[in-house]
Amino acid sequence: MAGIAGHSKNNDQVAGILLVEDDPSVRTALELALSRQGHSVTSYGSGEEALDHIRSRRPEIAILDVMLPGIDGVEVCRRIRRMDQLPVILLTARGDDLDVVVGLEAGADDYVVKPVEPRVLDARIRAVLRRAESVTSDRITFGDLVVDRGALKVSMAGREVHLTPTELRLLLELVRHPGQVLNRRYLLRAVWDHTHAADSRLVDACVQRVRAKIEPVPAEPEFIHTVRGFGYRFSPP
Amino acid sequence: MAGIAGHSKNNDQVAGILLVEDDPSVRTALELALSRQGHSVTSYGSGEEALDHIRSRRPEIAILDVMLPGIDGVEVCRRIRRMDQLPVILLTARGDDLDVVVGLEAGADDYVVKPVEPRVLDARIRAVLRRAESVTSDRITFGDLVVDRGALKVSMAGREVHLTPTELRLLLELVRHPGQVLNRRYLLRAVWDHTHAADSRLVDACVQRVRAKIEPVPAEPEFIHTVRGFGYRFSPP
DNA sequence: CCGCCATGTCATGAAACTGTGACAGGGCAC
DNA sequence: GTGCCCTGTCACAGTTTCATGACATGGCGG
Repeated sequence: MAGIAGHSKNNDQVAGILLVEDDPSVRTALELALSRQGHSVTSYGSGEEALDHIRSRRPEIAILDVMLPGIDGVEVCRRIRRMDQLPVILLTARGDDLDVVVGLEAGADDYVVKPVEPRVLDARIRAVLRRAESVTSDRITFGDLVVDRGALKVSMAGREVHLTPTELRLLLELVRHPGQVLNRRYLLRAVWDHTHAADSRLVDACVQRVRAKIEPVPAEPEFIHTVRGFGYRFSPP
Repeated sequence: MAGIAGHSKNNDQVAGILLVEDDPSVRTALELALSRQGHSVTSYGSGEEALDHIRSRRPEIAILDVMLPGIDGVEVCRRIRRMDQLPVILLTARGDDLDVVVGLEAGADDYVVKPVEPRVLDARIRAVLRRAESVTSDRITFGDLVVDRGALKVSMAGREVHLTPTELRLLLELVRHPGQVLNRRYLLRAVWDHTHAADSRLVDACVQRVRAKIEPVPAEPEFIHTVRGFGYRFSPP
């Protein structure tokens, strides 16, 4: 059963962080540090790319360097605010008071001065996410696939896909065990009731329907893999 | 942009700030500075007094010095978190990384190192309040829909709509979990008592009534969406 | 007491969803 | 290569679920 009304926010679950930083060395270092803290990070070197990413991939939080080529971080933040409640942390080398005020007025949730200890940044990310939790749902991202377990929404490459209740329960069950092979009997019990014949084509049919909706090329699945003779395995590309 | 630090925020309502700081001179200075920014401030020198104040006077935000006689700021923060969602900013002379992490883990929304420019503190207060607004404030706005939890009033496009008690409880319950799918069983428990059959159409009927009152086109709801097989989801347009 | 309003229940039609079975295609063992 | 078995595909009918409007009940104020 899906985590319907309960707040099953799983804090161990990786967060989708969008990092924007033009200095490659800082960028790599931060990406590494955040990954070590258990976050899943996607990074870009410019604001334009980042805005595209937000529209299509719906990260959980954006960390923006202020000094960027092209659109600067503060402006990216303003544009995010115009379309979204996405939490934003601004990151900068300059700790000028005026910069802080301008950044926060632009709608940022926090303003952090570099260099910053990874664990401090992590703590600040958590604080911001904790507060934003009611607007941000708990979702899991696998490449282009986003599964929102609170809103019961699934989207692929930015487009929301409509899954029927059974399809959704099946996908949620698969997603709950990434990398594991789940056999048909198990899936029958977990997604359907126990009143079904074990040799039914039910699971297969449902898997196909889900694939048709979330796989770019259903014939060559990237997410739901068939393990011949055993069952199915959900694993990110 | 005209004046640099000018207190040009004229259309903001004054916030009820609770300040806790044991050093009298710092306390007076901060109180004065915050008042100048248009906030209404109440201050105390100890955590015990502050906790009493919170229970009785319900401030909008608490600013706590970490080093306090008796219960320290971090502990005050923890106790606040145990009872509600009140936004907290910790203030300290020590900018030790570990302190920051501990403070934020205790549930603080921000952690500011003294000395701090009044306008920076003000900007941080505003940022925290902005983010917390959806959780703490009595009035929530979703596009044309305004739900006032304090006055128990709902208005749509400026016109007040009359909801009956049950309808109002239902809407409030939905609004309390924006974006989340709530199933019928949950709603039955939350809005009605548990004496109803789980398969009752009660929730459906009530949802329709609320839709008829708040949705411009009830047949194509903008706010209360049906999630077939699961329940209903309130989400802003 | 009467009437009004809020609330719960029910019937119905429409729409969406699901299970099923037959068949095609392809992998794997031999 | 051959045959077997596993899996993918599809359409359709039966079932489930939901919106809607009508109706019964019951509380409450006038």
